[in-house]
Amino acid sequence: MKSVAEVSNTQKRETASITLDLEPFDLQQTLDGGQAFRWYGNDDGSFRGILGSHIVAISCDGATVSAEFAGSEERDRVCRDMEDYLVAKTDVAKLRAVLANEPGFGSLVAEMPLIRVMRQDPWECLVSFICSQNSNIPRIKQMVAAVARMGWRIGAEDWAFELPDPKVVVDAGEMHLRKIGLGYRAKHLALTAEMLANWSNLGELRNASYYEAREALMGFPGVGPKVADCVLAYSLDKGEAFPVDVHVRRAAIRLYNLDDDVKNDAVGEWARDRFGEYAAWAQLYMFRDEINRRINGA
DNA sequence: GTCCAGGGTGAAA
DNA sequence: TTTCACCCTGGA
Repeated sequence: MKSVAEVSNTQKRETASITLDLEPFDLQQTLDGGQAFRWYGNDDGSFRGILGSHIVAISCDGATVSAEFAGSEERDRVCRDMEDYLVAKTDVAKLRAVLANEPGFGSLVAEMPLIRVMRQDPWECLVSFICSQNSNIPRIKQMVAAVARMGWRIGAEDWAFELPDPKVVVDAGEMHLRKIGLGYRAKHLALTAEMLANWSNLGELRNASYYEAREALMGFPGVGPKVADCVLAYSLDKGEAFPVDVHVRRAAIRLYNLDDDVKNDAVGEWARDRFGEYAAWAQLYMFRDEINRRINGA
């Protein structure tokens, strides 16, 4: 663990700037559109947030995406972590070929900067989506930040903390989690953290099949089909995961004439059949399409 | 100030 | 299989 002295030393380090090897994408919709909850927008369109134990600023000048962080000696590692986080190796051409002609959102895929599916830390992702139920993005961000505050401070901002390990959450206890605003989700997170404290590594589920990993995740309190699919899609490399929430459900019914009373699990199966390994990407776009309609008063 | 929906889950009917 | 309570915050 870092000592406080080491942390303050970190803040004085020189900043490094790196150019990321991926085409410009929609920073706002990707970083702050509901799949991750630890990025904060600046007035100039750039974002600041947490990547593991680093505060990173990410920006796009139209042609290139770049990231800045403190600690130039860790340049290579952060660059690698950042590209991994953004899944820079995704075959964008193939993705576009699969989704560009879909009704409703196809033109967004074809003509606009991409909304990317990212590859988050599984524990952070699990915490985030246990908090997400019956909540909205501002509130989820608030809850995740509150949990993070139990971890190590790595910067001056009120969100600049390294997310604590499950053990720390267990020691804090359900009552503390309630006090910091998680409501009835406090019980779910406390119990899940307890199970995880004795679990070797959530990331192992990346090696399991989609269905095996899904079943394992749903064994955690507070994790149903929707939360499991979010964690699978956004942190465990399961592109065939298709989280079905009320918005995506509406979009699927509207765009593809599914039955009004179709079961959510059936919507997921339908999506896997249609989109294959790009179901998770399609889900982000269908969610966005539905929200856009709502905003535009359609 | 009030009202309501908000990227569901778990328990009980 | 279906219904309902659950915490509480942001936005109308």
